[in-house]
Amino acid sequence: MKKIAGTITIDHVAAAAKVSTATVSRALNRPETVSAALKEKIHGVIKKLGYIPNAGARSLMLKRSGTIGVIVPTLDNAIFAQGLGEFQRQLNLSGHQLLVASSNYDPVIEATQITNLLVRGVEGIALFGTSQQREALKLLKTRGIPYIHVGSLSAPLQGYASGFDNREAVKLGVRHLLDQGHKHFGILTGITENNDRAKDRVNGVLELLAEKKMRIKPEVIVECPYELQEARLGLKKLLLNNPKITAIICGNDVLATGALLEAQKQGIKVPKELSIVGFDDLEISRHLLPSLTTIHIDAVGMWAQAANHLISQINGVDNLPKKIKANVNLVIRESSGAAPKR
Amino acid sequence: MKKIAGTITIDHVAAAAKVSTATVSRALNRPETVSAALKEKIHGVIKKLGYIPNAGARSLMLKRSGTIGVIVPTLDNAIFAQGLGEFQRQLNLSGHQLLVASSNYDPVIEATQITNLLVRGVEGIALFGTSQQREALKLLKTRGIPYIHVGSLSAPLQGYASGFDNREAVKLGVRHLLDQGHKHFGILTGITENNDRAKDRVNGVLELLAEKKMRIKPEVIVECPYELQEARLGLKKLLLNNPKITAIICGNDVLATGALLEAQKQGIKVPKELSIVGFDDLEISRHLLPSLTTIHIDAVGMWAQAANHLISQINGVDNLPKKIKANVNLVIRESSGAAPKR
DNA sequence: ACAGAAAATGTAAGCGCTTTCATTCTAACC
DNA sequence: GGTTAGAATGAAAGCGCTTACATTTTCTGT
Repeated sequence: MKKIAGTITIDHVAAAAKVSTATVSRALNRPETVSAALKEKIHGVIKKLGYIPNAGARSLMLKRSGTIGVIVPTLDNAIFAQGLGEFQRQLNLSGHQLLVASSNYDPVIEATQITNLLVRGVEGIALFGTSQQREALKLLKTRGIPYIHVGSLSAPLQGYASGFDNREAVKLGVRHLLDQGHKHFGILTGITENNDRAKDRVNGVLELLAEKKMRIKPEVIVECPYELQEARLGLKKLLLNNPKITAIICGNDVLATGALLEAQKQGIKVPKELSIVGFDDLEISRHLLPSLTTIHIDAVGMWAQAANHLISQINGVDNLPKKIKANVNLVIRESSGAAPKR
Repeated sequence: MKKIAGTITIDHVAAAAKVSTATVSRALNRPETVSAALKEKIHGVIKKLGYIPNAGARSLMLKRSGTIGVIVPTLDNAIFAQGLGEFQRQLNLSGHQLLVASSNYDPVIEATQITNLLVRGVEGIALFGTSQQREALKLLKTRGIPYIHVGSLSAPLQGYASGFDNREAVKLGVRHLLDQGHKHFGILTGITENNDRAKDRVNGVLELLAEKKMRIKPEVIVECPYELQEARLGLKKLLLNNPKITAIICGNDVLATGALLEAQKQGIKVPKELSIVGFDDLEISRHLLPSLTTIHIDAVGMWAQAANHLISQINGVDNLPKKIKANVNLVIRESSGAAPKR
């Protein structure tokens, strides 16, 4: 019974209220089983002593930590920040706390982060995309830790997913461009290595164009990090090597914004001379001048669904859907138009 | 509820390796005290069994959880997302995990989030700004939980702070505008309630203008949430009621971007007819056309310092500085220029 | 008023881990 | 060979909490 000065435990509360620790615990967790008088007294003492329970000890008994982990590639992209905000909101609603980790698009880091989260006793994990190491996913499977892929639909190992088909989604934009008579395309994509979403989007474009019997030269595909500066460089490179391009399909709105700004800087008229379509529909996209034609993703809904699915998994709900499709639709704005006549 | 049969504890490892739990624990935490042969054996078993230690139980003994909490107003602003990324990176370097909570600019929510974090056993907390309830801060003080204010310098209760003087910082922009001959100013600010940074920035502007004997009518100050759409509305309102305004000082770059875009939409030439200065220097600011004149904040450095200070506090380092000043400087770009001749 | 049921409370056994202290083993010295 | 310091290992006591089970108190109905 040695006590460190300062840390107030349930024992102190029990002593001060002249009851057993069991009663204090019950007053806190199952109030209906404790008499009103005692409850009041105990809460009084708790308040007076400033008692704060120790979640670690609690979860040791309960075998539930009340925390859920998420691993995103980076926080530095509005689309993740926005999604995470919603994810957290949903989690808080059910009394869970969020542990955030980021992988910087590196599956190795992601694997160690998964372990970190497990050490911390998370009850479930949301993973972005599907580019995780199989090993790491199997670890989760083996231990029976609920998890869900977000942002993609093709979950490996028969896992759950809340997202959409990136390959099909991007075709919405391409089709639109095709309809406008464009024949020469450029693709500005994010780094595709370890990024299934980026890969799928590029493949979607290629697939549809192949279907239309249009050839795409490899030099018309430029990869760059999701940064405005890089996107501008990317566009420059694209246009320099392929002057005939009249339409650019971008891997996301960050890239599209960069491309748009660079085009304007160079005095290229958008959409008169060059059409640009993005992906994600960030808040800024509708406000740019010209506003950005893009694929709108219901990111908020997608993350909300992911949160709820994860909570259901944790609660042992049966027959959960394997795939939850998020809404995706083309938003035609001002950055795309008819292909210029030559 | 549902019990996972296969929770592998240190006991299982000990049994499988035919050693005591004490030895397993030592092999993990103080490897130099265990013979090479046993160490190897133990690690083999750990790997084979897929043992993952339970941080909750561990921190119960150690009285250290290895987690640090942070409460930001929202994740939905690039300036926080970027800062948090850096904060997390620093924390990971010292083996800490980050618990993220957000307050939505509400001190009441923030107070409950502080309690949440405490329950979770965080060893330290980073708080954004200084608008917390005194009660909540006192709670931290009383319990001896290290914490630090980020983004402001005037920490209450003699707390620590990593940030800068918002009041002075904004004057950099105002002075620049004054130098350019502007006489009629508009202020587009974020919601100032419960936001000391926003308040300080407005007050900074007013202070400097008062010094220069310039009067500011209240209707020339418009408050709006940090969103592009709102900023556009705000600018509209500002200009409609005060047609003489030639320069707009914005509470941050989101607002400034919105203002810029709205001005352009309305055919107002920036900076020819209207100068705009922002605050924060987001990535996009330098890329906009015209690029944004703004106050650059070293957000990365600020958060890195906050992380290290917090870790030092936790480690009981003495004589820590009360205030860590982050670098702040005016970046003159294209959105500001000479006041139009009338 | 009294047995018996129901409600309220207490007792004590761990949850998985670290660490003190005691014990055993190893190696070094005379 | 016999000590003995020093290193390696084990036994066991909790850390703060919840809960099954035991015990006490209160409430029923007759």
